[in-house]
Amino acid sequence: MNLNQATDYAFRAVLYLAGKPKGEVVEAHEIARQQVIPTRFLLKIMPSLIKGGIVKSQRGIGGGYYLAKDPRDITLLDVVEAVEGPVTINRCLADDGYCSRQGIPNCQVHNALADIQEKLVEELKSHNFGDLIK
Amino acid sequence: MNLNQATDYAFRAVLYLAGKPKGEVVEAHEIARQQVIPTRFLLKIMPSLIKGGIVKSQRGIGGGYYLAKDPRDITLLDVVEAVEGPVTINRCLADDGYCSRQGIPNCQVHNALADIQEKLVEELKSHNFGDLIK
DNA sequence: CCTAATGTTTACTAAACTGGTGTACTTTTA
DNA sequence: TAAAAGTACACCAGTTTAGTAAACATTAGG
Repeated sequence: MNLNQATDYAFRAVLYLAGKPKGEVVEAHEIARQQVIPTRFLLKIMPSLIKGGIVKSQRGIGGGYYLAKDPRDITLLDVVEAVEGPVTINRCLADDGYCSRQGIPNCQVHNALADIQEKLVEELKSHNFGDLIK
Repeated sequence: MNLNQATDYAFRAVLYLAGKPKGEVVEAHEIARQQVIPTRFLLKIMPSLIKGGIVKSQRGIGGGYYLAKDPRDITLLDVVEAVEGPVTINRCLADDGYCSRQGIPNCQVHNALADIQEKLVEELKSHNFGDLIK
């Protein structure tokens, strides 16, 4: 029941970029140094945020990263999903429909978990980086 | 961001016991067979539920497990905590106070996560096995 | 009091995951 | 064209996960 370290680092990388003037390009080394993240590891995490449409990158001299959109339009859920994929608190709630209780009808526990998961997702969605940098 | 398999099995073991008449002793093999759980693995999980005050056991011939209290007084949170320990969605929110951003003030993300975690715990607490067996 | 049926405890294990690091490569600017 | 950035892929040690195995402790019944 834990977000992993990569997601935690991603939160802080996005938070750091959100604190910069819009469109300012910040190199990985600066983000890593300021947020106390191993640079190489951050460099491996960033492409996930790019694929998730959260940040954009610029290569070459003077390159780095910048937010792809307004901090207010980036939620905690966006970052979590970009790094870890869809939020599922139980395997049976994953996309592939895996259920260890397959064939057993009336899986009440899993119905309850689905309800809880939905609320968790809504909570993650309710926090955006525009509010967090205040 | 996942409950583990042991917790999932524990949910179903408790649910199965909750469906039995109060105080009826059910052996591990029956629970395992009915709920499609590897018997040996279930046998390893049950002591956690006992330590958590959720079930009680009786050894020897005719032995097995039975609920330690009314199903209405057992929540999903009780089972999760018995099997996995305290719920923490981020390492920095664990008891030991670990924070990868130690020394950095105003950790806004973690404040938001603490808020979300609290709501998740409340949700888990709001579902009890008395309701689930209906 | 002996035996078989039950749960308990501890140790072990293969596979996957976590949190990185290393190396080579591509892109871009000066 | 060289240096400074990000990208991609492979590798790795340690931990966790999901079990299994074996020896042990307790209890009911004969």
